[in-house]
Amino acid sequence: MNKDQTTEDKIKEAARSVFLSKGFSGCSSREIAKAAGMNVALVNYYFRSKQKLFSLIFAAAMEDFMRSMIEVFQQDLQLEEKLRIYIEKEYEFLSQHPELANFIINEIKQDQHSFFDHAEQFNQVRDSGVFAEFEMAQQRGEVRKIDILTLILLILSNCHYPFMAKNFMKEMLSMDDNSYQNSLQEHKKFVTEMLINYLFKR
Amino acid sequence: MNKDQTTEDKIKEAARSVFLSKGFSGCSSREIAKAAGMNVALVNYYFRSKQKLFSLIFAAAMEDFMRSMIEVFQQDLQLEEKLRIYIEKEYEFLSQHPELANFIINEIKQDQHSFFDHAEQFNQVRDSGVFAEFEMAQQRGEVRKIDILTLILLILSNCHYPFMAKNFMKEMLSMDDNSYQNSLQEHKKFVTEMLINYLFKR
DNA sequence: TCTTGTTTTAAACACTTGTTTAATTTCTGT
DNA sequence: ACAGAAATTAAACAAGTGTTTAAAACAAGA
Repeated sequence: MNKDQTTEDKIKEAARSVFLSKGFSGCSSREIAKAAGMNVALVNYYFRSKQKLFSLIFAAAMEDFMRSMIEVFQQDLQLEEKLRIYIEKEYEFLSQHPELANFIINEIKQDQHSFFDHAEQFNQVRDSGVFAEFEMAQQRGEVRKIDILTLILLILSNCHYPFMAKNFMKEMLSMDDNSYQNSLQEHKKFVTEMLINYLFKR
Repeated sequence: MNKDQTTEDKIKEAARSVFLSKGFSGCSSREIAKAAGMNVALVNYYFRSKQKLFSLIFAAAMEDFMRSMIEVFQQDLQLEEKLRIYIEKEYEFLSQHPELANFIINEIKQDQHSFFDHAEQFNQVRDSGVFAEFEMAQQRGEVRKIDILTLILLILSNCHYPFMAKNFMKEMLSMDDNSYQNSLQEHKKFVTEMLINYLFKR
C-alpha cells in the first residue's frame, strides 16, 4: 500500500497477512515472499528464519489481541462498566481483525515446544488487579459467586467465538458475509445484556 | 490397540489422531504412516491420496461433532429441556474429544475451495424444525425475541469455546490440565443457568 | 506344489520446503 | 566518479513432500 515503506516492513506486512490466514504450518517462505513482491532470500536476509519471523508476527498479534482486555481492566471504572466497555471494544477490534482470535488460540495450541513467550500479556492481565477486584465485589454481594476461570470463560466465549466460527456459522445458516457482520452488531447487545444480568444480579 | 483390526482401520485411526491434533497442513503422509506403524505407500494404496483420506476423516468427525445437536433437537421435548440436555451432552462429548471443535471449525475456515461437503449435517439441523419451533415459542411470548444466529451463537459459544481455548486459558490462568477439566464441570452449570435464565424469561 | 490375486515393501519420482551462497545491482559518502 | 557497504538476485543445497512403481512377501484355492 504505502509506497515508501521499507522492504523489511513490506515483508512483515505480507507475513502477517499470510500467517494470520493460513497459520505457520499452512504457508511457505516463498508464499510470503511472493505476497510481498520480494525474492525468497530476502525473508531470511532480514529475519534469519521463517520461525524467527513468525515469532515476531505472533508477539505483535498477541499484543494486539490482549490490548483491549488490558487497557479496559486497568482503567478506574466500576466492574460493570469495565465489562460493557470491554465487550464494545472487543467486537470493534475483532470486526477489523476477524482472523486474530483464531490465529492466537490455534498457534498457542500448536506450540508444543513453547517457542513463544505469552507470559507478558498474561501477566499484565493478572497485574491489573481485576481478579482481586472481582473477588471483593463478590464478597460485598454485588457479583455472583463464580470462580475466575468461569468468569473469564463466560466473557471471552461470547466475544471470541462469533469471529472464530464465522465460516462454520455462515455455512450452517446459509448466510453471506455482510448479513453475518450486521447480525453480530445485534448479537453484541444481547451478549452484553445477558452477561450483565447474570453476573450482576439485581 | 486392537490386534485384529485391519491395516486399513489402523491407518484410519492413526490418521484421525494426527489430523485432529495437527490439522491437514500440519502433518505429512509419512507421519501418519509412522503413527500407524505402516509403510508410507500403504496410505495411498488404501486411500488413494492424503486429501481423500482427510476428506474421509473430516466427514466422520463432522458427523460426530454435529450428532448431539441433531439428536437432541429432533427429540420431542420442550425447548428448555432440549437446551439443558444439549449442553449436558455437548460437554460430555467434547470432554472426551477435546480437539474436535477446533479441528472442525479450523478446517472449514481453511477450506478455501470447498473440498468437503458439510451440507448434510447442516441440513439435518435445519430439518429438525428446531428453528421454527423456537420462533413459535417466541410468538407465544415464552422465549426472548432474538434472531436464530444470535440464539445459536449464544449456545455454541459457551459450549465450544472452553474446549477450543483450553491451552490459551490454561496459560493465562496458570492452570494444569486436571484443574481445568474439573472447573469446566462447574462452568457448565453456570452456562446452563445463564442461558436458560436469559432465553426463557420468567 | 504351483498359481493367482492381494498385501506390503523399498526405492524412486518430480516437486516443494527452509536456508545458504555467491554474484550482481543499488545506494551512500567522499 | 569512485570505493565500500548494503540490498537484491538467481541459483543451488539438502531434506522433506505427496505419489507411483516394480519387486517381494503373503494368502488361499486348485
